Amino acid sequence: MSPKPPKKKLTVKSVASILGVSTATVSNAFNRPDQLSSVLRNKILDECERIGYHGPNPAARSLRTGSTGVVGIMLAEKLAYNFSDPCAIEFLEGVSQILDDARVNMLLMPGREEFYKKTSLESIPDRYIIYGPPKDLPLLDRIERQHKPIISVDFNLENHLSLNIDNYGGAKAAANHVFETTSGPVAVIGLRLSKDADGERINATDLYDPNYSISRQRLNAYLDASKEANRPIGFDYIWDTSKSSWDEGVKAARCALSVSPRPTALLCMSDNLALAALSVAREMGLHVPQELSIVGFDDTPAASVNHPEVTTVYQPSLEKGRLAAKMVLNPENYDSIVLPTELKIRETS
Amino acid sequence: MSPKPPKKKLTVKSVASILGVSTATVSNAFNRPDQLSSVLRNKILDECERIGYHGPNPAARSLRTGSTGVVGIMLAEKLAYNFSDPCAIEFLEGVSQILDDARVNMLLMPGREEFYKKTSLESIPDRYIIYGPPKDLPLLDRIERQHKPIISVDFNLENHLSLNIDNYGGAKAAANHVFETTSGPVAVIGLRLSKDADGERINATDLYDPNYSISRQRLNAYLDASKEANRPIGFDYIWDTSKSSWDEGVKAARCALSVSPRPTALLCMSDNLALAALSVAREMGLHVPQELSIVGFDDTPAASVNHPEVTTVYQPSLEKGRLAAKMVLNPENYDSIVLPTELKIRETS
DNA sequence: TTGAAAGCGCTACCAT
DNA sequence: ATGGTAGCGCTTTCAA
Repeated sequence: MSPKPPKKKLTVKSVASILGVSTATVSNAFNRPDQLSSVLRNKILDECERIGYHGPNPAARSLRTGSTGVVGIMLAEKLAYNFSDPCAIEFLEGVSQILDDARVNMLLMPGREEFYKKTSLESIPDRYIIYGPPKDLPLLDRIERQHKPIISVDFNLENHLSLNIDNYGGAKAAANHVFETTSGPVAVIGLRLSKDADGERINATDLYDPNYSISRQRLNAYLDASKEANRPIGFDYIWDTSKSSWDEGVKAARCALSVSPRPTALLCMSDNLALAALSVAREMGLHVPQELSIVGFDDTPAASVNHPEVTTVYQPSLEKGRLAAKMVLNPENYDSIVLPTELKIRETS
Repeated sequence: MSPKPPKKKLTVKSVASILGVSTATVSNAFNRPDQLSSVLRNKILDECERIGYHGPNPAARSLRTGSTGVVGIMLAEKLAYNFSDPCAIEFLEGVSQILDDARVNMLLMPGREEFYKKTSLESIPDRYIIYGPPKDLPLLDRIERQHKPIISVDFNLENHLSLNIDNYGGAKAAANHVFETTSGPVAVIGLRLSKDADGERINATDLYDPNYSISRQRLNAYLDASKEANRPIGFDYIWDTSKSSWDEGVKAARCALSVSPRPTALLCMSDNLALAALSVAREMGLHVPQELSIVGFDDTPAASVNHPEVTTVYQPSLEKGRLAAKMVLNPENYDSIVLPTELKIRETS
């Protein structure tokens, strides 16, 4: 085997005996500065550093105290999925800004039970941020039964604080704008409107519940605006994608722009989808915005860095993350929150 | 206080007594299927589910077994920084693809000791992936002393497996290409070439060590190519940034393009920097690539989605993440690896 | 300010 | 196939 240094294992006990003090004193030096003189405390800390004892074993500590100092961030699906979603990234960045500063650790957790079999991961955190409606209800149930603080983000969870953005308002503003500035048919490129989205037209029967799905809230806003404008959007002008990727966006946009009569505006439920649609328009030789308006959602950096800059609905993803972290650390200081969204009219509409 | 269900606390012990079996049997049901009949095992598992016992307490388990089933991903600096770097994101996505499938949890850890004071976070993982050279050597030291498997990524760590990409080769190809296709001065927009990069010209004295810094490897390749082409790049044509952000890129590019004689090519050490430079060129009315060639590094999605598409050096970030995860799970099956890079000539050169 | 000791929940050894 | 049980490293109470 690998040659390990034959050093004795370091524990409070062995350290205490090396330093000639009691285990309680060593423990207090690390955990309760007020329980001993600062002279002694510093001496102990220095000595520990010197001999290579870097503080109490976390497992033992948390077994003893019953808490871990970890905030769980429960994401939808696999972690990998979230790392490819700019909004999730910004949200996580915001969360980590606050948690880093509070010296609290964040544990990213996939939203599917099958990942938990081995480790009971879900019982590690002391508090939870749940980002997006989990697909796995039994797992959610298990977490709720632990009676730890929970913040739900982008959906509502009974008896817990929630943090949402104004999806309806933002989408309504986008749709109103499009109905004012174009005169032809308007199509929708949706995102996870139903469980089996695949880049095809939607099927009215199996859409998600609007109380649970931000996409449905956005769709409802589009639809309401279309009624008010007296230019109803038929279901044959609504497409659905399962994720906000370039490929899915291209596929859906190609379909949507092949319909006759061709839409003169595309309401896309994310910037990635809008960007993909833009590229399809270019490849089809359509002039944007003269022949085709394209509107996104989220206002990710890519939207404004692009040329032409994409008209979209801003949502404060970073601030959302920061707020979620603050809320989960101090739930008693907060009520549920709905953050505003804002239409950003730029060059694609 | 909140009204909690007055349920007795569930432990192996209480569960065992409820079910009328021994604690060992309950434990075995969860951990060692081969130690009992599958009939009994299933009965126990079902019953546990029913009464709400969701498996052994992880703290107690890991105190007992001495392992946690967690892989630590040690990142440079704060977590937040990494969430804004497309390469880091792709890398993490790759890591999580493998770790998710292996049902192993990943713990993202900031690379600065100050975040560890409270929790001794660094002793939780069983194995480590260290992504990029840590700024905090004492912390690294503490991790190494734990004698757990470590994979170093994008730098070398003595006595441990490392995973690198061919920075020199990729940068050399990029520079050769630029010297072949342009005839004026060539400038460099570097990334973290020295500790106190701030968007200004570099100061030859305090550059990082090439063995430790991928940027220095790239710079050396640029410089070697320039010598071979007999068109040396002076230090007054080399700029440095502290991070791969739009703002820093814009700042550095504005400086670099104001020099007289103006560069006819910009070798940028990331795609973000190249994209920012592109926007500065546009704002200055410079035609790309006729009057100015711009080359990036990394080949992130943004590079090829952009119009014009950015000439850059591809590095397999996703595959790098997947490999790092595989290596850390099975170090005995691997040697240190250098992944190839590849020049992608597109529209900005 | 210190020392002794109980016990957090679990696993794995040994015995049956 | 199952049961009894020591002890993982720690914190905290109590008494000195």
